[in-house]
Amino acid sequence: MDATNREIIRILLADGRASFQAIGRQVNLSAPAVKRRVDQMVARGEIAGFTAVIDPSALGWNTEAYVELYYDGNVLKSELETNLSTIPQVVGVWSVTGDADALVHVMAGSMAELEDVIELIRSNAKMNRTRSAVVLSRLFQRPRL
Amino acid sequence: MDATNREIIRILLADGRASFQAIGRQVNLSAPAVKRRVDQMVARGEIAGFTAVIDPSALGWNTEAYVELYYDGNVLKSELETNLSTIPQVVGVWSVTGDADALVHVMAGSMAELEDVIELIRSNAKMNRTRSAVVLSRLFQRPRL
DNA sequence: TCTGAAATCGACATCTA
DNA sequence: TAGATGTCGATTTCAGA
Repeated sequence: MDATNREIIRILLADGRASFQAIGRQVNLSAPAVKRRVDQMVARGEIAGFTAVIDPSALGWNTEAYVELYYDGNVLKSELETNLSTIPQVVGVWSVTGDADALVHVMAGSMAELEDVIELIRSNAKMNRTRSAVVLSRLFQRPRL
Repeated sequence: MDATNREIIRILLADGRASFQAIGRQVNLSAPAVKRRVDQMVARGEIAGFTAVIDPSALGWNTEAYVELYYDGNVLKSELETNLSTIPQVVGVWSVTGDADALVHVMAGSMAELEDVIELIRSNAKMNRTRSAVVLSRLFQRPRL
């Protein structure tokens, strides 16, 4: 991971569809050389992929919340993942330090739908309680790493 | 926002560098027709842009935390944004319902750096307290919306 | 549909450990 | 001298009008 690769990543974060030629102009390389570096970074997993950044409200996802999960006793990470990944509205799950066992990011179309999702999450037998923070507004977000 | 546009978005979420021609094959449109639709969605802000998905550890960002902020009295959203956007390790800020006033996503290179960032966030005069959840592991995450 | 531009791939040159 | 990395030219594919 040298300085040139970091610069290529910086450019691709800002514009994921930048042409290899255009990137090459900025880092003083030919298009094939840029492509080779990008292919390597993808193969090594440093670049996980490319994606569009969508305005959630354009898809009708108007309600967003972060939910802390508190379990009774220990819960396996694999168990968490298995249970939660089946819920489409769950867009991210992290295990964390502190009081809570896990943090879940939920996107829903309405408050009612959010309520249903939280109820579904709570239905796990080992669940002790949940603690939700509904997003009022996204103040800012940098390009995802 | 018809079904075809949703399908185009679905494809672009999975592969942000998919060619218009390849997309067209999947949605039964010509490449120019797809481009016209994508351009429109970008112009309307439904597609905010395109980006690479980077493995944070490849850039040395090994430590990640979500921090709840509790203020004394009211704090303007603009004030929050002004203060926090100057800290590079702060990658996202949301104002939320519940006990906390705001939720901050922090990415740092080490626990020591994370500590420094939290101390910096705490230095605001109106800050009452913070509550941090350090990410132990990312169990899964869907393509960002 | 058409034209110019870009991506892609192979072959070869260069630098370095 | 082997491995990594670069350029160049030919061909295919794509973007944009």
